[in-house]
Amino acid sequence: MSTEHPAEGPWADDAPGAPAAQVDGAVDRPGRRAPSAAGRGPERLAARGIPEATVARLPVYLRALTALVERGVPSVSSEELAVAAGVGSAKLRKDLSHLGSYGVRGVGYEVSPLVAHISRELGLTQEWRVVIVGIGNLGRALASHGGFAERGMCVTALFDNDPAVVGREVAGLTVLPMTELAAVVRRDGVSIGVLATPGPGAQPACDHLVAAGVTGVLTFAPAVLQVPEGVDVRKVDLASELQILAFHEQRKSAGEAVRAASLAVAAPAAPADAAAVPAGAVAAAPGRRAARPVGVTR
Amino acid sequence: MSTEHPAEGPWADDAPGAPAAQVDGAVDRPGRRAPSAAGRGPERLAARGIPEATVARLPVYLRALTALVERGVPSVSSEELAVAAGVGSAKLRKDLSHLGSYGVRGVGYEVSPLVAHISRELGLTQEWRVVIVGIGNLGRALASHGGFAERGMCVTALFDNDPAVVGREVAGLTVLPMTELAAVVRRDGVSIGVLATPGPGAQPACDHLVAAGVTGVLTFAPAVLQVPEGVDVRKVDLASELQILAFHEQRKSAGEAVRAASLAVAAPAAPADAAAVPAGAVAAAPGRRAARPVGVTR
DNA sequence: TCTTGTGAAGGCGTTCACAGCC
DNA sequence: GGCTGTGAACGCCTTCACAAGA
Repeated sequence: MSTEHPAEGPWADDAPGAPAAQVDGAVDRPGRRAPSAAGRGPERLAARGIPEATVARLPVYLRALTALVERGVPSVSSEELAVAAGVGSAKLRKDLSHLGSYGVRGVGYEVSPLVAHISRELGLTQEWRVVIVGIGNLGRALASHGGFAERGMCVTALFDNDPAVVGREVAGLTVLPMTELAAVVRRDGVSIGVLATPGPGAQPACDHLVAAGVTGVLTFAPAVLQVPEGVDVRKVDLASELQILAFHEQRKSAGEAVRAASLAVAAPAAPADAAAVPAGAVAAAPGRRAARPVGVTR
Repeated sequence: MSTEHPAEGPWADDAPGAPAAQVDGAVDRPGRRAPSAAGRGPERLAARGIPEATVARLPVYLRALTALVERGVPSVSSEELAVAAGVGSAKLRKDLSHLGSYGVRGVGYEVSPLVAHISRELGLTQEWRVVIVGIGNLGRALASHGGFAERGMCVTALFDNDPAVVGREVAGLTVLPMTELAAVVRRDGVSIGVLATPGPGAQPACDHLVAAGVTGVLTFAPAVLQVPEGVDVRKVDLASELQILAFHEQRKSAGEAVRAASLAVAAPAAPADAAAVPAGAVAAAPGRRAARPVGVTR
C-alpha cells in the first residue's frame, strides 16, 4: 500500500482561495501566443513567435547537437541533423529558420553556435529549479532521475502531504511537508513544478503550487487540472500512452485477421492451429492472446 | 535478421555504428493510416479511419466516463463530458462522431454504452500484457505503478541486462535477463513493451523487443529509435517536457521584464519587495522569483 | 556545386454554426 | 426546446520545390 498516499487525507488541504479558473488544455497548445501581441514591443529579429510544434522539437535538436559536440563534430547539414533528431530535413530547416539564420548555405550549420542559440532560446542559459510534489513511486524515480541535471533542470525540493513520507530522504533531499512549499518556491525562485500525486490529489496539489507562485506544471496524474490563466500545464498520462499503443496493436491484429481470413479462403482446410505460423492470427482467434503481428519483418 | 543484438554489456554498449533502418517519428503521427487503403475491404460502419488526434483523446474520454459510471451518472451531454475531459464540446462531439453515433439528439450520451464502445475501439476488451525493459529507478516505478491494471494494461514481466538487477524482485515480479525476453513475449502474447533504459541502451533493447515480436513500444529513453515498419513507437521524454515548460517560463519572464521596465520608467524607485501580496500574485512580481528571468532577456 | 531559407501547396485538426432529430 | 452530428471555414503544421547564396 505504500504506493497510494492516503487518498484524500492531507492532499485536501488545498484551496487557498479562488476556485481556480478554466481548464487549460495547455498540453495541446500551451501557446496561446499573445493572440495579437505578435508585433508588440520593440521586437528584434525573428518576430517573437515560434510555433509551438517547433518549440516542442527544440529539446530534441538540442540533444542531438549536444551528442555531436561530444563527438567533436564542428558542423552538420540539415539532412544529417535531421536524421540524428529523427525528423525530416525540411521540417528541421523550417524549424531552425524560426530562430533566425544560423546556417550557411552550401555548407550547413555550425554545431556550437547552434547549440548556444537553441539553449538561449529555450532559456537554458540558467538552471531551472524544479520541485516535485507527491513522492510515491513515480516521484521518487523522478527525484532520482539523472538526466534532468545534465539538461538544465535541477530538482530542488520534494514535497508530500503524507506524514509517513515527509522527513524521509530521497535522492539526497529530505521530503518536506506541503506547508513548506511556498517558502521554498520563493526562496529558490522555483517556477516549475512536477506533480506526481495520485489522480485525486492532483488538483489540490496543483492549486498549492500555483498559489506558491509556480507557473509551469508537468503532471503525471490522470486528472484534468484547472489552472488560472498564465499557468502552463503539460500532462503525461502513462496509462493513456499504453492505451493508444493498444489501439494500434489491435488494428494491426485486425488487419492480420482479415489477411489471414483471405488466405483461409484462398487455401482453406488449413487448420488454424497456428503452429509455427505467425501466431499473429490473433484477431482470428476471438481475442485470445492479444497481438502478435508478425509484421515486424525486415 | 536485425534480430541479433550483440551481447551488449550492461546497457552501455550502445553501438553508434550501424545506421539501422528509418527513423520513425511515430510519436507525432504514428498513424500512417493506410495511405489510400481508406475504403479498402468490406468495411463496416464508420470507415476504419479514426484521426490520430482523436485516438489520443479517447483514453481521456474513457477515464472521464469511468468516473461518471462510478458516480452512477446514466447520461451526459457533450458539454458536460467535454468539461470533465478538459476539451471543447465541439471537439468532443466530432471525436465521438468518428466512432459512430452513440448519442441521442436532444438528450446526450448514455454513459455505459459509450464506455463499452470506446473500450472496444481502444481494444480494451482484453487485457494487454506489457513487459518493461530496463529496471532502474523509472522502470521500478512503472512496475509498481498502480493504475495500469485498472486501465487494461497488465505488466507481465521485467527485464534488465544488468546481472546486479536480474533476479531481484520488484512489484512482485522477478527481474529476468534479456535472454528470456523472446520466450516470455511468445508465451504471454505480449505485443507492447516499455523501454526505461538509459539513452545509450535504448536502441539495442528496442531491437531486442522487436526481434521478440513486440510491435508497440513506449520509450522513456532520450534517444531516437530506429524500428522497422509496422512497429509503433511512442516517446516520452521527461527532460524535454521540462525544457518546453522552461521555454514558456522564460517567455513569461521576458514579458515581465519588459513590463517591469515600462513600469520602472513610469514609476521608478519602486522597490519590488512584493510583500504580503497574494502569494498567487505570481505574474505580478517583476522578475523576483520566477527563475531569474530578466537576465536571460533575449 | 551544394545546402540553406522560404514561398506556396497540401493536409490535418479545430472551430463554427446550423440542420436534423429527439 | 435541446442537443447531437456534421458540412464548411479557418488556421496551424508539414511538405514540396526552388531561388538565393556561400
